[in-house]
Amino acid sequence: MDLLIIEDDISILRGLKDNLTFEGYQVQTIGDGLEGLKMALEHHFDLLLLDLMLPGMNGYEICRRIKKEKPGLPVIMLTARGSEMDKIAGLDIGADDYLTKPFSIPELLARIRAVLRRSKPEYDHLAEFSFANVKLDFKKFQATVNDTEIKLSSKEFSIMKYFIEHEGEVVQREDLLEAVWGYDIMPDTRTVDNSILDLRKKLEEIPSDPKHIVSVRGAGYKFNAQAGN
Amino acid sequence: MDLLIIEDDISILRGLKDNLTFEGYQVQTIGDGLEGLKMALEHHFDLLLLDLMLPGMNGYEICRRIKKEKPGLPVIMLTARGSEMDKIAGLDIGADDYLTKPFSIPELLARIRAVLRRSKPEYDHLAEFSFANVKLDFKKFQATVNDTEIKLSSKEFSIMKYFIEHEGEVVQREDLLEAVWGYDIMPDTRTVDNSILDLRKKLEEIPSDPKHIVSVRGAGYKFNAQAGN
DNA sequence: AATAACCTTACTTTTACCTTACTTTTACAT
DNA sequence: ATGTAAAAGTAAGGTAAAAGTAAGGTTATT
Repeated sequence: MDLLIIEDDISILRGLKDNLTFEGYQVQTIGDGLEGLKMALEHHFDLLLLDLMLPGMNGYEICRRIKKEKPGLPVIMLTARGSEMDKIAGLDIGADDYLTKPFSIPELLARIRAVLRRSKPEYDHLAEFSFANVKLDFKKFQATVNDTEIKLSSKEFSIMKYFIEHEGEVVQREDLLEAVWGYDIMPDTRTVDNSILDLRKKLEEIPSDPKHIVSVRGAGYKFNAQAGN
Repeated sequence: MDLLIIEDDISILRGLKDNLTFEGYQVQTIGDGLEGLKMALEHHFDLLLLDLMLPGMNGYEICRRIKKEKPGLPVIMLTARGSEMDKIAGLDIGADDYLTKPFSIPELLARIRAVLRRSKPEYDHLAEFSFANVKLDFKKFQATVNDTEIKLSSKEFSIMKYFIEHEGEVVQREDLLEAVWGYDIMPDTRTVDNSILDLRKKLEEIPSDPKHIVSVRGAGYKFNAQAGN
């Protein structure tokens, strides 16, 4: 997840960047409003943390412009208590959330997670997926094979989600480890293989001769919604 | 639409009532804070207009109590400029919107419409909900199991409301924290689990083998109106 | 003062899943 | 072809993480 922070107060900036980096976010920072706007528009970010009082261009104007050019980019405003708040509350500047200084890091993190969670309609595309006699519902965490319910663990759902997002492509074990397990690299164990084994047992007609979750020797695995290839 | 105005300044009150009545709202008014609170709690209203400075009990306290007992009732605060504003903005009193005096009637009307629009859907849909032998009345904050009244706390109602709005879907602990507790994040305690425990004790036939409020390991909880799935 | 609501802490139970170890298959070099 | 090394398949047991649960403490409410 790539975050951009536009904030001119060095000490706040430092604290924010350290904490967010520690949480695993990729963080870019910039102190000037106009340059910040440019950067936000020209590069990809998943979230923007935006101070209201800035040199160059104020946060209010930046937010307005962002929402006009890149409505999909979520923005969290950082404001001082009191009168600044009014503007934000009173005027419809389109920010997704805001925090009043001083704020606690846990609260900031919670709001970031919440905003990111909300701004994910891709999740909805994937709410349901079917192949062969298998039906997967990622919202309900429900799976059926031939209309009979099958229990999949949340990790197994997670793997299937990744497969579906990369349907037809070869995905390396390492990709799966990163996407499903996080970066906690487990060197060279059969963890992934075992999960695949379980999935095949549950979803394939003949687990030992899989038609959809096939392995590509020397490379990884490949998911095909249609049997064949 | 029934509105309640709690405001002690007679001239303001008169103006408000006339204008709102003219717009087609049913308007009740009351000048004392404590009595206003009582009235708001004991009768049905769709919206509360609440002055901050009041005899009997100040608006801040009233709002807090309302939001605790009747979280679904929208509140618009009326405040004087300046320092009063800070309190509202700074403290999390849970008001849905606020206006600073003097305000224009068109603005007031716009904000009333906006607040009603926002708060309408769930409030009405969810007036009542039944599943198994459980009946929940979110307007009266009443719950019965096998037609026997059961006491649910407002937090518990709030959780059930969220569950019902997301029936069948897996909701993460964090979703619940955000929706029910707000962002006063409690890092990683068993608060949510304990609330679930309490709910199951009250609503499930066999609390240790829940049929409706089920947990999804590694993901969160899921509410099913029908047992099974 | 008593009651209730609620959060935390700490302990117990459950189970998903990770590791280990062994077997089978495949690619390819001889 | 055929041997062999690497890759993938597979089973099973131990374990740590997640959920269940109870009890105590704090604060608000009567």
